[in-house]
Amino acid sequence: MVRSVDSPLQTAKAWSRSRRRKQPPDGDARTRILDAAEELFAGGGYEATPTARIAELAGVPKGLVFHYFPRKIDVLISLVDERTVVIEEEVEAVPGDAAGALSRLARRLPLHASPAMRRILFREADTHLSVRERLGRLNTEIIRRARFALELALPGGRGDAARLEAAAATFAAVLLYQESICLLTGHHIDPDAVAELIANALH
Amino acid sequence: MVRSVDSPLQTAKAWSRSRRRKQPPDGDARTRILDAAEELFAGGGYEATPTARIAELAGVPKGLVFHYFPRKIDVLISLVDERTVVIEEEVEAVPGDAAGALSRLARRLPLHASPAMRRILFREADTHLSVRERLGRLNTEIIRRARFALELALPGGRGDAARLEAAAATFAAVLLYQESICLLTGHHIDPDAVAELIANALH
Amino acid sequence: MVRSVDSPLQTAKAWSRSRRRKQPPDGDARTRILDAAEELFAGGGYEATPTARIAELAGVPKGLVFHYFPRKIDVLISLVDERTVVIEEEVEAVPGDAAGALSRLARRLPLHASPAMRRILFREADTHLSVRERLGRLNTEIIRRARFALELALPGGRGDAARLEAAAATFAAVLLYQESICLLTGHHIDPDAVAELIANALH
Amino acid sequence: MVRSVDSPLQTAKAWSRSRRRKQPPDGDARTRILDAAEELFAGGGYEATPTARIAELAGVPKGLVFHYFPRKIDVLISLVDERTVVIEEEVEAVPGDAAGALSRLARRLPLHASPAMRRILFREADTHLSVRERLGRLNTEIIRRARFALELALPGGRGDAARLEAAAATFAAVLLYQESICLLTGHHIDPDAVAELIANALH
DNA sequence: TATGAATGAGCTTTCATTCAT
DNA sequence: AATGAATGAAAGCTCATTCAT
Repeated sequence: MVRSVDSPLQTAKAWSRSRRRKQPPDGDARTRILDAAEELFAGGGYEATPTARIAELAGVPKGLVFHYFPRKIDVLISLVDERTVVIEEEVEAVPGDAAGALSRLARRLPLHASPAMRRILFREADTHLSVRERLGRLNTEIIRRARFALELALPGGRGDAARLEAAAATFAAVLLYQESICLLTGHHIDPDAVAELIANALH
Repeated sequence: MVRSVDSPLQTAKAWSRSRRRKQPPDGDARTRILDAAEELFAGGGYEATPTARIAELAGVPKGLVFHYFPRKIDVLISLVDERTVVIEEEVEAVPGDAAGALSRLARRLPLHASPAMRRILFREADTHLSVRERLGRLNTEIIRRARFALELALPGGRGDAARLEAAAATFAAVLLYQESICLLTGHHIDPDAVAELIANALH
Repeated sequence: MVRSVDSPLQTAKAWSRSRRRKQPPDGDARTRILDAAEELFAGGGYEATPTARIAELAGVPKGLVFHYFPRKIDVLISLVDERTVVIEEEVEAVPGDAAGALSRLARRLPLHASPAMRRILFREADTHLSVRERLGRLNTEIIRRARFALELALPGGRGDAARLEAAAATFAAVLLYQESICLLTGHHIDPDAVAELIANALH
Repeated sequence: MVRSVDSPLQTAKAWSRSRRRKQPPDGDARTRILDAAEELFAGGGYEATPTARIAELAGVPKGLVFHYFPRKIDVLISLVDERTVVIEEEVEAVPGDAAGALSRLARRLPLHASPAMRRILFREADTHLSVRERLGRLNTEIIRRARFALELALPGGRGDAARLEAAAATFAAVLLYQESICLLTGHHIDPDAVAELIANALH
């Protein structure tokens, strides 16, 4: 296994550290508003978060929120637009090592987003189309990559298409809801173990 | 695999049909309020549902909602208390057929709840402790059963404990979030295929 | 000073003891409702006391309150009607001892009412005519008796009418608001001392 | 006795006239809200006054009341905080004329407050701590001044401490509840007559 | 760009009162 | 007489949004 300094999934701390380096310490008003909204939406949910509290946490006057984001929903939309990126690119895969490929996928989700943004993505997907769409793209991309990794790793006709699809979808489900499950039920899942399990299943 | 008369998961229609038989067509006011809340909470979420709309849909005056449920949150709590039951009982398992046992588990979740209540359970778990606790119990129970089924099916020292745990947790994750994933991303997962996959993985 | 078993003003405890003797231990529903209302009105005020809490404290169903008292205000009116009696009778006075006569008046207010009812009488007088009227009668009666006592005690033309009137009114004010002042400001006033003071003033 | 330009107690009209001079005719919204609340609380009592009526009388939208005063009770608290001042300062006293000193005290209560605010202070003291505390301070201050005036006026060991205390407390009681008694029972008390009475009593 | 007062619709909740049983 | 479900007007309060400065 490739030595990895990072823990399998970037922690909240690591994330904010990496962003701090690129941004001015305080950020401009707009950034601070989005920062505040990110924290509050992740914590209590979009509906339960008044714009006034966003402004308060951001340290800006209430009116300024509506200067940058005409409607409250625009804060959420901008957050998802600007702070979650589904990376839909071709990946090079090493043939032969399915488990390793899946593990690598787990460690580097094709999603550029903070843990808070991941919560928001999952939690608000029900009610807001643009969020749902982004989540759908992420799911599709994970499945695509998992399928690709498994196809490459497993020579030829061995695994039939249906099984491969189920394996990829299962892995995607685990990756997507791993954090939620942990947060909600306290039950940790080790993606590496699942990767190995699934690779095994297709032999 | 045994052909099943039931569809893998009971549909919303089947559920309400089965309950209708046992209850008077209209039900008393309290029941109608809970019915309405179930529908609306599942549809738009707890926060976005005004009590007035619950009353309206239930065909009762606004005040009556608060006669039965002093606070709005009590409607949700009662709903979860009374309409979701996690079945925590011993199950007999047939040795040898891991995939079949998992499939059966998928077909009969140890949860007595309508599809709407399942949505509510998953969606509102973030914000309300009692809901989260119920979801946690469900997750634990599914894992327990899945582990039991796999242990029994797989003779002796073959699968080590960690792999077995990962397999059980993976299956639970898929079962729990299958409906959500489908609803949110449009991606169907066939629990039977996952069952077979996982059983395979442990050989 | 005449030996007195009673403390200058009957305390709350003494009052309820004396009433208990005359009434069945629990009382009928109507009585229990009035008991509860007396306690609650004295504690939090009429406006701030919901009828539901009266019923609850009385241990009767909510509907029964309205069976006996068609409107909420009727509870207050009945309370004042039945549980405060201004004793408007002739009193024999001993000539010569003005201070003693006033002290006796202080010790036996021409008012038959529990401490709680006295609070209610003073507190709700602003807003409810029937209460105000009762309080007015009490004030008038105290002044009448004080004037009578002072007239008798003080021979002839010595004190002019105006001074006598002021003395009587002052004594009435002290008696009426003594409890309130104590409750609100924590400042105790000794009616006996005031009696002596006023008697002195007219010599 | 010095003829006084002021009437013994400032009337409501005189009060508002004197304030009008210093303030713009309409005042800002917050002021108008407090003005309206002052009038309504004095008239019908705090509990019986809906915030909507305050807004209506103030000519501002309902929401603005809560912009300035997050809770209804904050209107009352602000009113008492800002519009009643207990003047706790040293007073110069002229030796020898006890009655005059008390009369002067009656004419200039150590309280800066409109007649309406005085009603509120006395009426709402029961239920709200901050109001009660203010009333307590006023009572203490009146007693302190009355005692001071009497001590100075009466040479040496003549009046013992207890009698002096009773006299001061009596005078305070009369001053405090004079208006209430008049309003409730229709019985006027002339503070000047009481002042003379009490001064007399200590000779 | 920045500010916070202003606005009013709509929310949860309270409550006196009615009424069928 | 006794009961508690039913009713709806009105209360306190929230909040997204507007707007003058």
